[in-house]
Amino acid sequence: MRVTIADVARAAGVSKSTVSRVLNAKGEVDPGTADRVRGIIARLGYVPSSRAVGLARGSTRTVGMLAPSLTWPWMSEVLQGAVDAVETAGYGLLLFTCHRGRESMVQFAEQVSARAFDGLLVVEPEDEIDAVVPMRRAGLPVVLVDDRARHLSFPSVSTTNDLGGELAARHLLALGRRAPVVITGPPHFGCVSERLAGFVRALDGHGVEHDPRRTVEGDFTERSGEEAVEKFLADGLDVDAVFAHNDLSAAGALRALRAAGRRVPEDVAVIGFDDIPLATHTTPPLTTVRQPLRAIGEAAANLLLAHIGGDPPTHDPVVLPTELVVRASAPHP
Amino acid sequence: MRVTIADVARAAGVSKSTVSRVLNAKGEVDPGTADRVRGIIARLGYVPSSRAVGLARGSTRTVGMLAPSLTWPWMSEVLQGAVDAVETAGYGLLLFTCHRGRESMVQFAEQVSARAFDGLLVVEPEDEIDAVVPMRRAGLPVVLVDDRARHLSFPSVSTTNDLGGELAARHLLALGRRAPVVITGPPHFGCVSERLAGFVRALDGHGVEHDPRRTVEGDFTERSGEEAVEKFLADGLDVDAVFAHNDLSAAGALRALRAAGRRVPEDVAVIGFDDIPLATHTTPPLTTVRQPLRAIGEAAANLLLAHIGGDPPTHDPVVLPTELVVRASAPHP
DNA sequence: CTGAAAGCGCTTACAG
DNA sequence: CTGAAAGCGCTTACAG
Repeated sequence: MRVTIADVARAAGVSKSTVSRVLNAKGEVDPGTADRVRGIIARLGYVPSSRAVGLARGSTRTVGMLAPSLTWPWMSEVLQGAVDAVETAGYGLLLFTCHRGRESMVQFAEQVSARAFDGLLVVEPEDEIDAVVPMRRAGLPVVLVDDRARHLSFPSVSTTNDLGGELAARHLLALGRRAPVVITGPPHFGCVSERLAGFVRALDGHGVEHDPRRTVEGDFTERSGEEAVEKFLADGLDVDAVFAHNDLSAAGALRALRAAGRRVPEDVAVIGFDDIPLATHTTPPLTTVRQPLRAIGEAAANLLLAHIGGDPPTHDPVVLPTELVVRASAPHP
Repeated sequence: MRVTIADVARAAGVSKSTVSRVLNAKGEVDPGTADRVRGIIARLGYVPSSRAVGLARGSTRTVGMLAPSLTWPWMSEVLQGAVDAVETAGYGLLLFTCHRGRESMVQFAEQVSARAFDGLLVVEPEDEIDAVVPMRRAGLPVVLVDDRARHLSFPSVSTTNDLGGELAARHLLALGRRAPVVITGPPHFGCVSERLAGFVRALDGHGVEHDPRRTVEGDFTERSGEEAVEKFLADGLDVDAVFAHNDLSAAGALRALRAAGRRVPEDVAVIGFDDIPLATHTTPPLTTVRQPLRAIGEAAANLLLAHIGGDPPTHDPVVLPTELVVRASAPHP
């Protein structure tokens, strides 16, 4: 059998209470006794059972993380950041995805009700947010990685999407481009409207008007980037630049431009968003607005940990900076 | 306060034992009583506390997964496969990485001792395997995603690496290439020696001898692929094909070949290994030996779950098939 | 078919 | 500074 607190107590000739006290550095313990107990603990290789501690203390030292899917190229970095922060705090990370649809959410909800973790990190929820709202109301600490979060009054972390759009526009303007088109993501994402707003505002500031027909709604896939470019060209628009709301659709745009015989960046400059590993491998390599993905995961986890630790939830989102990474698809002026 | 089994028992006018029986479908319960209890459970929205169940039952319905890092491009798929399988079985997945070095492993070991999960999935361990061996000996069910596992007598899942090497060689031979070079990964990986062996054997079978100088050791990074090609060229070897042991180093090889003015595939055909998303985006797109990453994660999780469920551990590795995916870097003959 | 009681392995007032 | 006892919320023999 594994060694329990009772074994330690017996071997040390003290009560379980005392062992517990030295374990948790709680209450006064005679220094001598404490040392002796610590010795026994080390000798026996005793480690408290997390199940028992959890039950007695009413907490699990575990956080949950709910993500739509792990296969989006930016997820790994966010997840790694979260895992690092959570582990550093001595917590565990329980990972869930909504990858199998409705059934996933049902099982996830069970885990929540079963109090399997002390707090929850939710990444870019879509419909799942409807399930998360009541969990929060029921007292579960929740932090969102999402740009719509402020409207939902959840603590959250996001990035300067607005500024990112502005950076893209300024760069294209500096390159002398006056006929840019935009490929957005699904419009219900907060990041989408922000990126667009920043972009259009910067154009405006330079006297370049942005005709709404020069914006097409994509869905963040490569295919949607291709289709958008095909549509722009079929519509007969003159196009000397593309601002895509993520790198995947920018890669699709590059592909479609090449297929149409347009040279990048000579004829058309292209800027993406995210800076995923792929961005260095497209032809030509992609200029993009970098999001600090790792830092986003870390910040979200730390925010949640603080919340669990008793800090009152902040409703102001933690906003991390985006920055322009210049590569060949839209080179330096 | 949250509703407990005692609340349900009281409301139903039965004992906690009976509620527990209907909950777990264990032992005989009068159908009428069972129905009544189920009604109460639904009405009260009762869900058993996973902590309490775990303590009483001695298990957690949680599995651990230990990965070196999440940022290798193939990890996401393996992880997604594992999460899907684990969730489907009603288990949770506790994720750990060795990303922060020694400290990570110490904390991880604590979690193991604390019995935070019922079984462990380990992906491509390097030194960490030394820490895992005693855990297994202490009774923890462990499954490895690793090609060396058979030597360690761990249950494991791997792929037909040997055949993959053979497929690559046959394809290059069919393209008329007789002067291939190989960029391997670190030699302590089982997959590396297998891929090389299969490749060399197929060449041999066609009367093409493989000079050892035509193999260079890489480390699976893009940079190492570049350096390997630079070395081959500097050595004055004639090269009409490259077989890289993963897609990242193949991408590096493509880059170095272009820099050296060699045309791909006309002058040099290139084949990678893995089929990560990047493979479709290199210039030209990469022919590669596909590994069924998602299926690997699923198979490993299911093997572990069966093991936890009491099935005796199988020491024969579960071997999944690799297949050649032909793209422009080494087109159809 | 059902209940009372002990036990899982801790923590935490409460006394002393 | 320390221990006995109750409690966290379940499961599981043991009786009946």
